[in-house]
Amino acid sequence: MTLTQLEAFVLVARLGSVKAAAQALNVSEPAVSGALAALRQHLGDPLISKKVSGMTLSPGGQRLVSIASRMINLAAEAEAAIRQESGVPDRLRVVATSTVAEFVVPPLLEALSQRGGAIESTVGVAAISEMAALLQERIADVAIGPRLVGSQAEGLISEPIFRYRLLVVAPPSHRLASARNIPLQHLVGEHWMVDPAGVDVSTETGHLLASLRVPDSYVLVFPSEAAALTAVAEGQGVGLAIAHLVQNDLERGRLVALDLRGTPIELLWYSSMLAGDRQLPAAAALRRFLTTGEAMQAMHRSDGGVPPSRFRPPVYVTIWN
Amino acid sequence: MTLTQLEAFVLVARLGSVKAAAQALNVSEPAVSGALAALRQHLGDPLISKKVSGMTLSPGGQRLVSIASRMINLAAEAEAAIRQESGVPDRLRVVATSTVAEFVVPPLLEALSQRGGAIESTVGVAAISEMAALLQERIADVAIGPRLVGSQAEGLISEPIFRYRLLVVAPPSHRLASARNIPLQHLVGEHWMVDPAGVDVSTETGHLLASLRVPDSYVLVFPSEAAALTAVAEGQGVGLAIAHLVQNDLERGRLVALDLRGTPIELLWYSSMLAGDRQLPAAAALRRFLTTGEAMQAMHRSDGGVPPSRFRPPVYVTIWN
DNA sequence: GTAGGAAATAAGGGATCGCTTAGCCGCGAT
DNA sequence: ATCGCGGCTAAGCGATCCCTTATTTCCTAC
Repeated sequence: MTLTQLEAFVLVARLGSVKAAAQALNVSEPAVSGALAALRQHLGDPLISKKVSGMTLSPGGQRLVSIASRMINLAAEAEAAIRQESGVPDRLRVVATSTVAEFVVPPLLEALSQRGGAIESTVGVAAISEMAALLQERIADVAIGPRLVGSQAEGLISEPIFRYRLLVVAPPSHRLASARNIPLQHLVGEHWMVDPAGVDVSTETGHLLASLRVPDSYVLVFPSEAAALTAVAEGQGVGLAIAHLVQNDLERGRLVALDLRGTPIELLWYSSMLAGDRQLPAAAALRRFLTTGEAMQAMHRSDGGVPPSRFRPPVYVTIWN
Repeated sequence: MTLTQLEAFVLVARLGSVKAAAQALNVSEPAVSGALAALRQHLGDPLISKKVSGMTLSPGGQRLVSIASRMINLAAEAEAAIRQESGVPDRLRVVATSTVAEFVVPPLLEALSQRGGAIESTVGVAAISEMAALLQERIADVAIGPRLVGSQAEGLISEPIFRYRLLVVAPPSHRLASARNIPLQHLVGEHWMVDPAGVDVSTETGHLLASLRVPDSYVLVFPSEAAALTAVAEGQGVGLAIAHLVQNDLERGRLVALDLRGTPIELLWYSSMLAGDRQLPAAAALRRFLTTGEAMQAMHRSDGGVPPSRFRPPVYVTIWN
């Protein structure tokens, strides 16, 4: 019985699938499956089994989830305690959906670390459905995304940090470029250029695509939002963008915003983290920082992103153990 | 950072020495030393360092002890929970000093298991100074020995279970065999046949030997009390014995009890275990059983021991992970 | 029936664990 | 000074961990 195995088990139980847990841990699916098998054999209990709708825990599995979760939390707490005691800078692990992780979080964290108070921070990409579990198991310290609610979010606090507007953008040559008050239906048949967050139905992008019933073959997923927008500018289709991040492109005429009915969509991002005494010092520091104008400014900087043409490999692989 | 490493660390911290921890875990001393080194390196903190008087914890080590201890406890709890949930008989791990483990505990546990209520129990030998830590870290479930008190015994309950008398025995040919009211000093120069508990100064045997200032070269340690008494019967020296266990030998004239001043020594054994909700179901069952006359009878059975001439290898090695 | 997706299994490889015995080091006691 | 004791290091070895890719199994949906 190792901590790795317990962590795999807890994430499977929390996320309801082996695949999702593997993704959250940034390992292959057989790695998680294998850890689970080892734990099953060691304890002589099925623990969790696949059912038509999600997975169901055995009685023993049910008992184990809470115990194992506490163990993992204690392990993280131990490392944090030692780190703090020996004066090493706190390490803050932030997760967000791909767009946010690409453009908003890096300048924010840079501003935070330049502000002093030795904090070393990293960014990771996660699906919204994973965020609560990642925080609960202390795989991440802060999540930036929609408000987290429900039983999954027990013991978490979500606070609004950033208001933003979502636009539908197209190349200047687009047939609807100068149309006014376009009904949604007029976009049926369009090709959509999205970043990985676009396939997460719980993001606004994903939600919009789902409500338009865009078939999968009409959705092109790019490794980054910057790449997707480049494709839009090249005329390959339309895309969704955060208003202040494309302001530059709009002014230069590289892209146009379609005057779609119901847009711009006004939205709100939240920061979520563990509540109370389970909170990491560095997380608390970020939370305080987020209330300042400095943080607001950092998040609005549109130059935070990578140059559209030669974007770096996405942050995907930088998830930590 | 593995659970094994954490357990080694906690035991070193609790027992104050690498050697003692190794003994408690029934592994070689470098095994513990290595685990400690690995943990130190992983966390980048000295954790614990040797000082002239025992060992002192670093600030980080201090934090870690309590966290690691909770983790180990949770691990044990997890295994117990699963075991219970899947209907496997509870496993009760009892430790005692060698004499008790040899003669008293086996018939007791046999009586308990025959009484029904699927409990599978094992016996281990431990020094009295280790008992509190073994219980705290859930390496053992019940300890039979003297009353455990002090800060080490926080969260433990000790209850008297058995009154017994300690005799000094000698071969019938002994020069003092028929003497009356012998002063202790008359035994100076005797050779003493003892079992491993005799070298534990916190046992009565060890205490008596220490107060007599018997030099080490005059103490012969046998792997079991039975072997020691056989040596006494053969005339190699004198020994200490629990009254009711040698009654048979006394009646048959194989041994005599010396009428030493201050003997028989009246003593009391306690059972110790975790208190409250940390208590294992099986431990609670044993606790209830110990209040019954049946248990009393079992502990008084003098035929519980192995035949003196061909005793089994001692229980020493049966300590569990 | 067949296609597709999720999980499990297989096979393999590199790293670590966890244990051993043997030997070295520092230090207090004889 | 040397011995003894406790702790650490060295070296080695087998088991396990933990990850990978490839394949198989199983179930659902079309």
